[in-house]
Amino acid sequence: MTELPPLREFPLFARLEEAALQRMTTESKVESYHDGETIFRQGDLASATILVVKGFVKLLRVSTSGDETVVSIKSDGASITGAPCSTGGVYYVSAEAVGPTTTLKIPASRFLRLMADEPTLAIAALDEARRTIAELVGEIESLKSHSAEQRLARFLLALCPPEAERRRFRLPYDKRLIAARLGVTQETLSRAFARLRDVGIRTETRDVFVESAAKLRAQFRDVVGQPPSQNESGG
Amino acid sequence: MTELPPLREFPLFARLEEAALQRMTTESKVESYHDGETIFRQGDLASATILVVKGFVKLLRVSTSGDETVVSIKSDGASITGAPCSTGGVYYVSAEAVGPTTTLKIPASRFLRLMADEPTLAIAALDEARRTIAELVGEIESLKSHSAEQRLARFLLALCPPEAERRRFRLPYDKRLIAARLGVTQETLSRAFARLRDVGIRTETRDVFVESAAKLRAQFRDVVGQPPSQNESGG
DNA sequence: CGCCGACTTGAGCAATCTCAATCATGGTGG
DNA sequence: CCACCATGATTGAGATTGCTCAAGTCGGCG
Repeated sequence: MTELPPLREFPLFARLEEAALQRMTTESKVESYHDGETIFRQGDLASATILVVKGFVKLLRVSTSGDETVVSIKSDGASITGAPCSTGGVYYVSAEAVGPTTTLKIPASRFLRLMADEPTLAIAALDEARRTIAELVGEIESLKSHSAEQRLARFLLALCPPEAERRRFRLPYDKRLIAARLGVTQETLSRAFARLRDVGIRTETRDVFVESAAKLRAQFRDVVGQPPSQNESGG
Repeated sequence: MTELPPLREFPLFARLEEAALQRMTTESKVESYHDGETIFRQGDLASATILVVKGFVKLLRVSTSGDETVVSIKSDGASITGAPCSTGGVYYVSAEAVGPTTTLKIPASRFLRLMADEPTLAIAALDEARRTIAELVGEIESLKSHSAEQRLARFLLALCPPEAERRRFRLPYDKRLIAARLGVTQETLSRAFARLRDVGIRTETRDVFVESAAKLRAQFRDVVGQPPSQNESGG
């Protein structure tokens, strides 16, 4: 168990009053996981709200026949469980650490009590849910109407700061996981990377070099949604 | 403008106190749309929370090049916008009536005020968001790992009450829309229906006859999630 | 130095899409 | 009452995309 990180840095708590923040701190605890470790399983009693402090958490659905589908990957500051709506619920996905990861765990009962006292917290939780929904909707749009190459371009552009032009960076996780995230096989991902060489994308194993983000964006303008504003709502 | 429907019948308001329900009633109004009519557009100011009273509402994303992707279809009792988290947000999908449809429209500002006063409402909104997320997650799982035929089977089984064995019913909307919902073309849907004849599914235009729901369920057991319980949470 | 895991590449195959033709069906106007 | 049309649905043929299986490469690490 490590020291608590500054709660203010979580979007979920950014606007919460100091007193409420203090109440949140009590009973919350930081936990560490190493690569591949399970944080919770689909079907487990949803006894806590869990946030990513540092690292990546992969959310997946497991079918009765045992195969796993990556549904989302959460990173620093995001909630992986969402806020609790009642005690007695269960998680409907499994969560697994990708690389060394630390999380913040808040008992569901306490979170619920705090929301009852502090509508601000409930509304912040609602806002977090809204962001999750927007992300999932984008994912569905992408799966339904974009090719593997288009989805990869979208993924890479999301890693390029909007102003940056040339850009070199390291992929956040390995290509196997990126493939699962995009809903294609490793081989298809590799070929998609190869085809993107024509638009100025080079890769060296895990490092990516984008020759011109603007060019990439232009090439795939139909694919890149409006940069998700902080104020989107509804849906 | 029609008379207000009983608000209690919306999951969102089921557990709300009578007084709060009264406050909700003021300023809310029922609106009617005919087939194909637009309810709001992606990018519009999210000035209201809108629920489906009766009918179907198709939610879609429109790309810069103009093509539309169906993201979800909402029916009786569901919220199509989600609860507001702030004034000034915008809708990130468009909404369009499928067949004659009536909606309930509640100004965002009023809804926000009510949530601030009534944490119960905020938590109910959170629960609604959680259901939406669960639905979208199921959709993503389906798109990523099931074939067109499997997705269709899943769709049909969702229309069969769990106890029913033989079952005859009318599709909720036309096959073009079902195809869009499942993320395939009309032609692929038609062929998927044809292949399901082997497992005892007949169709006559818009009527479906399921010879044995149990058999269908058995055949596609990997595809049919646990019947979504009222208590699921997290993710 | 050689193994191992991650990645890449190739070849053939399966699923789905596109384009096009055909077919039913319900409504309309003569 | 019937011919005609518009719409939705089905079916076929060929092109494409992505998958599977298999082999080969590359880089790091014991």
